[in-house]
Amino acid sequence: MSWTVGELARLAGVTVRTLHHYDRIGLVRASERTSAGHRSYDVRDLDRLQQVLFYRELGFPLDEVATLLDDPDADPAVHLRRQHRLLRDRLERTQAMVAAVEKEMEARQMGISLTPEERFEVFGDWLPEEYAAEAEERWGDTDAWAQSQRRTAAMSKEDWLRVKAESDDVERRFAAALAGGVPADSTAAQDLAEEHRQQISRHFYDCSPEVHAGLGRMYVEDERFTAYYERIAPGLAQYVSTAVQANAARQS
Amino acid sequence: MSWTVGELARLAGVTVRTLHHYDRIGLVRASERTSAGHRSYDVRDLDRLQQVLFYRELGFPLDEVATLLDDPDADPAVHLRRQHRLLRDRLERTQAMVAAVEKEMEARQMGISLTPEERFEVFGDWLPEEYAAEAEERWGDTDAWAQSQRRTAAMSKEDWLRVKAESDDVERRFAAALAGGVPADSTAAQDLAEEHRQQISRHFYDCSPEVHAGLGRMYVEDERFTAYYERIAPGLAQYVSTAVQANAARQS
DNA sequence: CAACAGCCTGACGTCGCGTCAGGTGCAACC
DNA sequence: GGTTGCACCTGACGCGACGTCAGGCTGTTG
Repeated sequence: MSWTVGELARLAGVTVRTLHHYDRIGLVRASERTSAGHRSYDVRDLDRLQQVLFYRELGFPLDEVATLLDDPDADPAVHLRRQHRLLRDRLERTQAMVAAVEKEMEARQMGISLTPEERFEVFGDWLPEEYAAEAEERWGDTDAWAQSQRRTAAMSKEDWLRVKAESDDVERRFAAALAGGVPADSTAAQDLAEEHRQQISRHFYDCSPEVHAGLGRMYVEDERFTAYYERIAPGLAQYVSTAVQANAARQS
Repeated sequence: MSWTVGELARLAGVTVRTLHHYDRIGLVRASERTSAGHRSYDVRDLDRLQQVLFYRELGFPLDEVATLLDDPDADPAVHLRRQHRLLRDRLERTQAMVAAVEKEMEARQMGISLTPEERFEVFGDWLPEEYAAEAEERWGDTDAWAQSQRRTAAMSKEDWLRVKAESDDVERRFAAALAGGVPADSTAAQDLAEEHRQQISRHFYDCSPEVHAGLGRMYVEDERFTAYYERIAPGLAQYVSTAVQANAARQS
């Protein structure tokens, strides 16, 4: 499967000119040309473009996006974790701005006026989100961060099997509980769900109970996730979903 | 009170160059000059700058910001409502992006790969947020929106007194309930709180129970809001706060 | 075979500033 | 009284990330 510029532009919601630009500066190159000299994008180019758009939306200049994506130590999981963190930062900031607007609305209604410092507070210490995050990365827990990055990058070779075995184990125990008639909302099943959540947190990304509950819903709503679990044992998707959500509920 | 460029720049978290630029293009003009030709900003200039920064952060080009702020029909309340709506749009979008990243993380973990459409979904229909919102404004319920805008703009003269009387009324009834020993979490007090919430929604902005609960907390946490209520009757700030939060809780 | 849709490559324009360069006003210190 | 230093001033050019033509090349469809 391959795509022309126009197709890709429509798919990704950008203009053809943008794709030309990215090609020219080497950010997202079309991996082939037709005999007529037309650009032809393959699936890896799509991957790359998606990453670029993500970082762009988060406010990164294109040359920094390039260095991020061309870092040989950064596999896809690293990018996903970073994007996740950046997005949560943005969520926080937006919520702060919503709160500021609501405060000002209420103040106006009462005829109170806020101090200038207060009104600019939400803009104040705000280094553009990515730099704050990057700074944290570089200077925060530099070695720890670097190590974890290396570990995950290196993992995909040897330790990946261990991680995979670990999650297989939980999945088998889920299946056994299902077969043994253990109710999905029982304490035992919820404990398994909790183990599942902590596994994700350890190996992949910080998975809060709420996030985990979202995943649980997805297991039954998205047929491909459903199929994944159904291949292990019939009824397992619904079972895991229920257990995960019950576990999330008891934690709040 | 007045400010120099440097002071304002530090206060607002922008560069001096930016203020020069905004002055040059007439977006935020310093309302005075000192004898030496130095810019001198007064409090109305700060107001204006804050509005500009808000709209800028939300992605508006500066010339559109200018037309928005120079619209004679748009009083501060109109801007606050619009900013509130735009921010909530951004929150939704960011949450969607978080969900997309989490979905992809989960998919990778299971060895599932998402379809290209799915992966660009979150970018896809995305006209920059402000245009979507503006379009909704212009074509959604055009007349209704325009009417409500006019109403609030015109309001500040004559109907304002009616609105003010309405909220004074609720406040007096709150004070009476407090004096009469009616518990703050009683049904009667909660009904008053609900009336308060609906008043805000009618006259100012869409105030959900959760938003209202936030306001309630603010009544006791911010001393100026506390003072507002305490001037009506001692203990009223805490009383209203409790009632508002109890009302929010019973609605969920 | 003509018309049209979609592709190509320059090349210049735009927006929102960043970044000098060269000069002024004023307080503080030598 | 000089000068040092700081914060301000006004041009003027530069830049990133494209938008917007202009002029020309394919390949398919009526």
